[in-house]
Amino acid sequence: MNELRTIRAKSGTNQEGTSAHNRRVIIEAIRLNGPLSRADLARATRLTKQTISNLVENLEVDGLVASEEVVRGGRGQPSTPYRLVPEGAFALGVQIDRHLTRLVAVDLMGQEVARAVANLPPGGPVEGCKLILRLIEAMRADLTRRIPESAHRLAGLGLAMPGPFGLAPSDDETWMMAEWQAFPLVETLAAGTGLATSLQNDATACAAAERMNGSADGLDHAVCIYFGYGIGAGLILGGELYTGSNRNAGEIGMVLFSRGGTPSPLEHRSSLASLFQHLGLDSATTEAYAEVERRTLADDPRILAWLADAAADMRQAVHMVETIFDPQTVILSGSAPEPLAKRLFDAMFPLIPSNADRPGRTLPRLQLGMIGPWAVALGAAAEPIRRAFDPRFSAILKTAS
Amino acid sequence: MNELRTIRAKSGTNQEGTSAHNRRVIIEAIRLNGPLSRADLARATRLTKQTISNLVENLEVDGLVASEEVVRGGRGQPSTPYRLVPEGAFALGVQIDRHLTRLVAVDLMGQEVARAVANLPPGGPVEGCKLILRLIEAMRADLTRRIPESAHRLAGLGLAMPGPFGLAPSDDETWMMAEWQAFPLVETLAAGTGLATSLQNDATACAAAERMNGSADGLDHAVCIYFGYGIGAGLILGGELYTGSNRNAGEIGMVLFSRGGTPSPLEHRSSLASLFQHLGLDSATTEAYAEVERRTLADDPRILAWLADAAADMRQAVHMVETIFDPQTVILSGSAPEPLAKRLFDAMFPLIPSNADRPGRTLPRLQLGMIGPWAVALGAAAEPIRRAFDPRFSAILKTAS
DNA sequence: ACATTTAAGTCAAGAAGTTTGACTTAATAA
DNA sequence: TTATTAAGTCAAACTTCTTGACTTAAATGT
Repeated sequence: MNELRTIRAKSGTNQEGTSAHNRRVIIEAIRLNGPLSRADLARATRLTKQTISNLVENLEVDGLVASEEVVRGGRGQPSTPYRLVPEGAFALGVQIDRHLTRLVAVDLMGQEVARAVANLPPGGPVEGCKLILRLIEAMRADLTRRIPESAHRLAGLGLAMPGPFGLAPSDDETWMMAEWQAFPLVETLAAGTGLATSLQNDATACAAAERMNGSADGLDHAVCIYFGYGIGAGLILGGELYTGSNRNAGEIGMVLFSRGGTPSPLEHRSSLASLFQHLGLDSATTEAYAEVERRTLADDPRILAWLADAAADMRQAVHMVETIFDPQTVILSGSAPEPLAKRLFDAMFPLIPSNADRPGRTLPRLQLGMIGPWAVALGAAAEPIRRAFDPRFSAILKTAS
Repeated sequence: MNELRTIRAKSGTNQEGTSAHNRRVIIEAIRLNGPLSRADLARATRLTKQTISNLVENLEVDGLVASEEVVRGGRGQPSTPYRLVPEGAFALGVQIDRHLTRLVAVDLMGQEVARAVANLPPGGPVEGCKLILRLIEAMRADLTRRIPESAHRLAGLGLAMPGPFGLAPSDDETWMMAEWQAFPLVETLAAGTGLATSLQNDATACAAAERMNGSADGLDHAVCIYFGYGIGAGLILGGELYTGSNRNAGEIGMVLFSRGGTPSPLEHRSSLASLFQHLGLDSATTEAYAEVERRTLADDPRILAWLADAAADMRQAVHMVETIFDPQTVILSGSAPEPLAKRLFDAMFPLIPSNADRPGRTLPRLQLGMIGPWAVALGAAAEPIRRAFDPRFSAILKTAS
């Protein structure tokens, strides 16, 4: 049996995996419920008081949790709630868009602690990565100055850019990031920063942001429709972000829709790109964004006409993801100008009846999530935090030999 | 902190969870790779030889694995491969369809060891459950006679019936199982059999069958399109069956398609129901099924016409699930007559270009899976086996207090 | 006031399970 | 015949969770 055949198998686990899981469970419980006492944690996690005491002590030593004032009010010894320490961990997030890049740093709670934005230089990903590395260095230096311990507490670097990933070079002229797609982005930035680096598409990043701080906090099943230059869906399935076999899951922008005519991809019908085209604006300029915001607030009739069509397609998109994913809720988020997103959201009602119209549902079928230019970068930054601190199957398994 | 507020938290784990996971990992590794030696298992699972030895010994005592002849041929001491023992566990699966019910028993390897079929009596689920319980009793008695140890080795009972579940009573007259939907099926059959009982829709059951023995064996990301009286998708996402927040995920039959006309649900356009209607056959009779098979083999022009339209919609459905789920492969399976399914499959090529056309892919984009009337029942039976023996996140967590 | 009850949290020993390193066994290769 | 390689075992050590008794401290009831 010692031939070179590869054996497909999952990794086993041991006591360290047990402990790692239990630590993560405690952190998640406090994140979701607010400060909890050791007794609360023992009940909620089904672990013993003693185990919780040991783990909480470790977490406190590691600077991830801290005790609050004791709470009196019931019978018995008063309890000591523990809260998360925001400065317990930090992460960086980088959004790479067509013409610019945004960089944010967040803490363990997902709160933004620094931001930066810059235009991407000509010269493609080689020059772009140099710029991004310079921005990261500057931000790390600034953070170290303001929060010295942050230097040792960086959980990782999250990247987000438009998908889909890994396809053969396309002839679609709207696709302007082919160079970036072919570039070894993760490897370059991981090597340049020394940080654990991961890459997602912008819709997935948006879902990560909603899960950390937004409308999807604590939900196990949610679809986050990202409305930006393109359109996609970030998927929270079974409590975790789902990205498919090649990180291209949720690319609903490429689904063919055919409301009364020849089928065409959803994002040719309903996206900022489609609106720019409808208005004859040059999407290569950042002014187009501000122009759309102005005209929206001015009730430009051409925008209203586009809105009616786009809303019809979006209604169908919501119906589709509800039917296919059976989520607890659907969240509309994105990087569109906020007034436009709000009008689109309003114009989507009434929704098409679907399986989601069930007796006894508590969450709205569709809700508005994080909107605005920083949503993707914040989500990119949220991902390393969740990866490092959330209970996950893969966190239990043995990794190194 | 002792108020009655519910605290949301995942369960912690302990050494028993560790061991349970490692046992499952070993079983899955042998299932996927065939017989493996302890040394193979140690390398594949990253556990130590000693740990594997202990676990394998336990599994052998439990009658789940058995050693084979030693293998010579390389240097060093010859290895002793271990295989799964089919008689190590059994499970029952029940398909509840509109007019009849099918019951199968499978072993640890997913092989069928018994089957039964009966028409459902008038009187709705109350009478139907009585019949099903009688069938189950008879099959258990028969199994006990043939394989005495099976009585103590029943992992559970899997049920499958058409979805969607839990909706308000509908006015859709094609929907004939409203009574069954409203009935406490799982509770009744669990109480009547004393077995761990679970319920899925027929498409999910089909995916379970493909995963146990079919085209999806060992795949982490696959979509199984179930073509039967209705149409749905069974989802294998991240290595596990995904059923959504209310077991209604994958109901692609209810997605609105609008190829050149008013939008209508996919299953009104492409399903056995639509074919029966197209042919003017009474779907309430089991003869309709045989009639379709006959006419298909005779190249009935009305079937050929329907096939062309249905194939066009199915192409679009494949495009949709590829784009949304980014699976490794899509499997067409179902309970249609085999000649019809094969012709539909052939008529779906060429597929619509999609994100799945990536350089270097190894699996076909679309393949034919288990076809025929027993696919759903087999999948229903496969589920308790996987639930009891596959590595899963939830299997690690503490359950009882 | 004071005893009782209730609940939070700690202590120390024990139990469950994996790891370690040395050792044994048994085959092929030189 | 010897060296090498690899499978598998043994016993002790290690990590982590559990158990049950105990301590602490507050609210409640008489």
